[in-house]
Amino acid sequence: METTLTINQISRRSGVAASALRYYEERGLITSERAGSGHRRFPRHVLRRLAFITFAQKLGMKLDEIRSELDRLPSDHVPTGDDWAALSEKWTDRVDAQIAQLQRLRAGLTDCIGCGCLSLKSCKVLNPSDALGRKGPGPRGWVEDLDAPSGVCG
Amino acid sequence: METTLTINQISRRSGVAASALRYYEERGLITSERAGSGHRRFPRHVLRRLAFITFAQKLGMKLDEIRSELDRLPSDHVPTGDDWAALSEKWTDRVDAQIAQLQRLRAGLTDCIGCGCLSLKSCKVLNPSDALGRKGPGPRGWVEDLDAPSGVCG
DNA sequence: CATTGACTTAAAGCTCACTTGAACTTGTAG
DNA sequence: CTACAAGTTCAAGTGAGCTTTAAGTCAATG
Repeated sequence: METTLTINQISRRSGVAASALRYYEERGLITSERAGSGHRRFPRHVLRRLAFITFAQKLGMKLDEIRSELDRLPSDHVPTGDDWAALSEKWTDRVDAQIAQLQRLRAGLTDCIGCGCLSLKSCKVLNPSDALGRKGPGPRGWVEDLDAPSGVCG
Repeated sequence: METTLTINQISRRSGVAASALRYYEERGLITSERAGSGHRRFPRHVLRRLAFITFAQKLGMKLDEIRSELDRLPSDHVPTGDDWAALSEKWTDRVDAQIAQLQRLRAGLTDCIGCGCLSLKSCKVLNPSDALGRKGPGPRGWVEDLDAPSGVCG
């Protein structure tokens, strides 16, 4: 069995488009060797890297953040299972936080919108202290306005 | 108390930037009347609409989808609590699905990356049948490759 | 009357994560 | 040798969801 794979082999095995792989390499998330022809040759372990990237994206991480995380892997050897485990350990917290956020969201779906009241004072769902929402573009989250008479019900 | 609010009043109460409110109006998610001066006057109930929009976005819905949902509200009267409840009822399923997805993700975090195996055959996490990931740009999800020798471990 | 502040519009700009296109080279099969 | 597939680079395009900018209007204040 070959020790390295072409870009399309990696693409098929990972489900990540070849163009995305080139983009990831450009962004420093993965690296490749080159064949004499100039074609990329990926070592097998980039697949695990790609799995990590895919996971991380599902958790809402940006590519830059993901790269920072990957940079923490040891550079003196191909990462072992333990290396990966260490890297992804703190993520369970992140996932738990997202689950909790969704559970609040679920509760608020009935309580907060459903009831027709939507009092900002009592709404524990639409508040800005949670991190599920993106920064940058997109609504910043429901902000409590202490000057408001009594929520939005008026 | 005023029955209508200016764009900045709405912005402060909702936490949605004025520019975003104009954008939403342009996209047909909210509507406003106009004062003689040409300034927007928002009826109070757009706040509830904005709450709904904020919720929906947290669930990963696109503005076009959200608009379609909002279009299902009755147009012959200002939506009641029941109207809103009906609209958001089916969302609990959506939230539950997302929670389940995250729980699989959490499990896979240890099993799948942590173990250092990442066998595509056994990985129930990185598979494309789930809907948490976006369509369009972004990785399409880990795709099972039946021709692969034995996962990525090689 | 000048200024300030809140608002308006249209158009352009931005971020993120890619994708697409054009022009080109390399490797393999017939 | 000719085809053709698979790879390359660089630049530009895409889509979502806004934000920013420029230029202007309107009402109230000093």
